[in-house]
Amino acid sequence: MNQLTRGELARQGQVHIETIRYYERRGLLPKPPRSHSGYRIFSREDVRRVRFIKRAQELGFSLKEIKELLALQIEPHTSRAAVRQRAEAKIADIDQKIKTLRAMRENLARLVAACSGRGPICGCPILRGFEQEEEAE
Amino acid sequence: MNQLTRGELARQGQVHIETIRYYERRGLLPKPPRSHSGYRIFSREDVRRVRFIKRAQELGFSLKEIKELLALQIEPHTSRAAVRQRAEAKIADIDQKIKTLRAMRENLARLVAACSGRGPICGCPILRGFEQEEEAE
DNA sequence: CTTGACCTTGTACCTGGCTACAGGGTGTAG
DNA sequence: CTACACCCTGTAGCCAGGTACAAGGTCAAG
Repeated sequence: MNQLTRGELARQGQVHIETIRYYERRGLLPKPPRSHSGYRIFSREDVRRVRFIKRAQELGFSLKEIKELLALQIEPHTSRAAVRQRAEAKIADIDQKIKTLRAMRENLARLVAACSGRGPICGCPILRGFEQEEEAE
Repeated sequence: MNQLTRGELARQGQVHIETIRYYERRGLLPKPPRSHSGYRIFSREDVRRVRFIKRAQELGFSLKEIKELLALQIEPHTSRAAVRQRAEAKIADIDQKIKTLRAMRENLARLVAACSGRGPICGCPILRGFEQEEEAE
């Protein structure tokens, strides 16, 4: 029961069945072992990978970047220092994304506050104070 | 000096000049006023918008979603309750993204820790413990 | 021993988000 | 008054990330 077909993997991973083949071609999923008749055989681990990919995409990572993220866990034969360095770089990327999302959230929260108040219809400054934190360390 | 041409807006917004026209077509930038000779006239506000769009994209929002985000600030003639409700929905989306990014960061941090230790080469479980928080409230 | 729902491969197509022309007008510097 | 760097419109092309066949093989249920 830890043996999944492509269709089952697609269902459990919540993606189109052809997407599985596409990810395999793109190197995001490892070439799976095959049954005697040539059917691909996937595992629960693959389900995890597919979900990871979808989630990472929703966060603005490209398939290329996601492949790099996944590679971090795959290659334990690489120098640990190298893996660590790349992981740290990804963490920095993520921190930046979180920071920007927080600023965005702040602005929306202000908007909500403005719309809850009484006064005249709100000026709704979503964009305001949202740009100087560009490359500002 | 608050009058920008398309080229200047593109430079200040850090996008390709044709992208400006594209955003206008897609309704992400309002139809700008024109000079006597037909040149588009933009403002600093437009620079803010362009940057907002780029940043939101990096965070995984589609142009369609970004248009909705921007619409929140544009239409103060809509019922405040309605605007507020949509803003709150967006905030929920953003919170979800932040949550997922944090989980991702956690896993990478664990990886870094593992790679810094001595022991045998790390098993590197980036994906582990990363799936049950799917729709789990 | 056939039907139906799966699987295989290869290849073509689609959508989103740009990006690049072609063919022409504008505007300021020398 | 001509260069040159900009602007205009329309339309075509490009890349990423899928999706959709067609033509055929597999397998469990009846």
